[in-house]
Amino acid sequence: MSQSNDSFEIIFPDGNRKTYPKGTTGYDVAHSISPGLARNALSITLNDEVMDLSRPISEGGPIKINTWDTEDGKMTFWHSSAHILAEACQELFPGVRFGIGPAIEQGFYYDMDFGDRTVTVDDLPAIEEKMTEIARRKLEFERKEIPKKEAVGYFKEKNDPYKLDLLKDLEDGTITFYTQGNFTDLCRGPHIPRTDSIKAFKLLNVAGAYWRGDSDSKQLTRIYGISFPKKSMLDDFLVMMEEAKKRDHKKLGKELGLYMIDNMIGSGLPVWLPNGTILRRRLEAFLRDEQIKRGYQEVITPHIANLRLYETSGHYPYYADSQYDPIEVDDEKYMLKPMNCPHHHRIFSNKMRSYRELPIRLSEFGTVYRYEQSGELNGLSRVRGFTQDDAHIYCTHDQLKDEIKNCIDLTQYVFSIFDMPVDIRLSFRDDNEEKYGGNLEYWERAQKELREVADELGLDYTIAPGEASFYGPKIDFIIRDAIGRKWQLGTVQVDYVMPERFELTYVGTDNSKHRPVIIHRAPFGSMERFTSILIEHFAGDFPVWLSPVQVALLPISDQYHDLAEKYEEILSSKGIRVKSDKRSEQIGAKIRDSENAKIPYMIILGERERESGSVSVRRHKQGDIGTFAFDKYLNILETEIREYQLPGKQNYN
RNA sequence: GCUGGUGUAGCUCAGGGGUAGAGCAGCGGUUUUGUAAACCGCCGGUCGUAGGUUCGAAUCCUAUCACCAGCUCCA
Repeated sequence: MSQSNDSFEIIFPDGNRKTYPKGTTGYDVAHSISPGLARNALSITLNDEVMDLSRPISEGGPIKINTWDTEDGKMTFWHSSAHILAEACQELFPGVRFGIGPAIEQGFYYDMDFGDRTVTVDDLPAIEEKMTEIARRKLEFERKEIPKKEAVGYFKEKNDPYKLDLLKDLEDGTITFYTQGNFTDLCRGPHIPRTDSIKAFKLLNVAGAYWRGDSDSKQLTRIYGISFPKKSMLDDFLVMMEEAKKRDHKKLGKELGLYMIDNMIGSGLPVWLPNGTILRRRLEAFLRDEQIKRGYQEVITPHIANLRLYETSGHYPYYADSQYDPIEVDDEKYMLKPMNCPHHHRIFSNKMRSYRELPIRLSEFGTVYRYEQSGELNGLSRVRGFTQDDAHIYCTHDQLKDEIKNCIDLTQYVFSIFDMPVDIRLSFRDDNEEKYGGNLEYWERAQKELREVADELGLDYTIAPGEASFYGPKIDFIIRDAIGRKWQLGTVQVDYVMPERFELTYVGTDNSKHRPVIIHRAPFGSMERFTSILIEHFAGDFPVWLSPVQVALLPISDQYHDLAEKYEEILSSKGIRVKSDKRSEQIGAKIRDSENAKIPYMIILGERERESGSVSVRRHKQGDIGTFAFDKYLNILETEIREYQLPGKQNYN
């Protein structure tokens, strides 16, 4: 039975090897390690293919046993959950037709056509209940290979046009069905062994989604959900959702008076209120100082420009759909600036440039206007008018790599200040020629250079084909916020196309003209979007250097207003943003209001402070931190601001 | 842009065919206070906008605008 040609060798992640007889299943392999592992196993990954536990293994190779704690395990778990969602809907809404139902990063969804019936969030609890009931039936997921003809026949009889559409693209011999209970689905798999390992479901949302993502085809109803092997995990997840909701920048932005959206001013055109303006100006000043240190020169360019500029750059009509229509003036067409780069290119061309000047680094907090689809607009994070922390570096080819390194270093430094971990992605082109400008040779060169730089810096990175911009490949910085969400922010792009289009030249050592290379880069990307992320990252509890109001002076009664005024004057003269609360309120109320306004420091002033000349200091979210000689407190405060310290990192001893 | 949901006072929300309500905020007064809400009083809305149905519309219908969740898109 255990002859060598009837067996296969499995390589475990720790390098151990073990031989099993043919016909051994993933479950058996897991069980041979430990019964506990077998109990918790959801699927296996063998030779990079994720497979059902129950499937007999026919060839050996590296294996991973996927439990809930692995990415593949979760995917299997959620995919199976999607099938249960489908079965529940089939029971509750006979006649429903099914699109696709995959696992996603956080849970799963199923796209369904409910015919004339409209399914709304109000229906979700009933579906959830049905799903739980189905899970408890302890149904097994059964895999079956089906000839194409039979598969087509099945869905014809079931009258399911979407599955038939999917079948069109599948080859005979590769088609599998999965069945649990009364639900059979066209599905590649894999699935978990039995439905009852799913202990908790939560349906999160209902949304429309086009069949195959094509806005010309029918819109299906997409139900999003998530599921867990333990009820307590669902509870934790729901707490997390609440936390994200509490941090919503639209809510906090309003409460803290950071920005407003006014429909008379215009949808998607955010207005920075005084508090928000302080925050944004601090961010800009922080970056500007850093850029000056690194040899950038700041410029300012107008908000509208002649259409010819964008025709030259190629942005128009490439992005015509997402630009505001040109305005006609004096028989010329002008357009709201959709990007800053062409302006900077003209600055470069403004005079003859020598190799001695290069690299030239032009930076601008440049406001641009793009016509985003109305359904896309969202608070500060997706708007129609926004300011980029843009810069363009014009350099020789020899300087390119060093300049890219500088950009990466700047970006990493910037995000380290906010305690945001950065992941790096190289966004390259794919085979779709129409998406890109410039010749292939330049592209390949640029992609090679980016990769070399990343390697030389020893960066961990992933490569994303098809994510490049139309004029060149880029390095994208994906940051993680305080609650683990990922955001694509900064970018560094190499551009060989624009120098050609704008015929940019510099005079080299050989006294002849050469083309510079351009690097486009923006650490924050958009001040608006970055601010929205920052609000949620800090939950509105900004570091002192960014806080609109840094110190609240709280006199205990109006007998101490003079003391508040004295400190207000001193602190203001030191550049500290300070406010005195001289209302006729009790100290508890003043504290409460300052806490709610998320002011980092509160100074309580009363008789004791008048006599001793010290200050009694309270830190937002921490409470009373003690009494300090005023000079000592001022020193703590100024250090905290100068060093861009994060909240909660102070030691007041 | 598409689908669904929502739009009532500065904010958070209740009311759901008979002609607007609470808390907070604001204002006036009283209180002069020691680490997260003092007390009393007052002001405040043509119920997103425009049509329609009706004796009568915040409420029902239509259109439109905005916002929210997705989809699609993203230099």
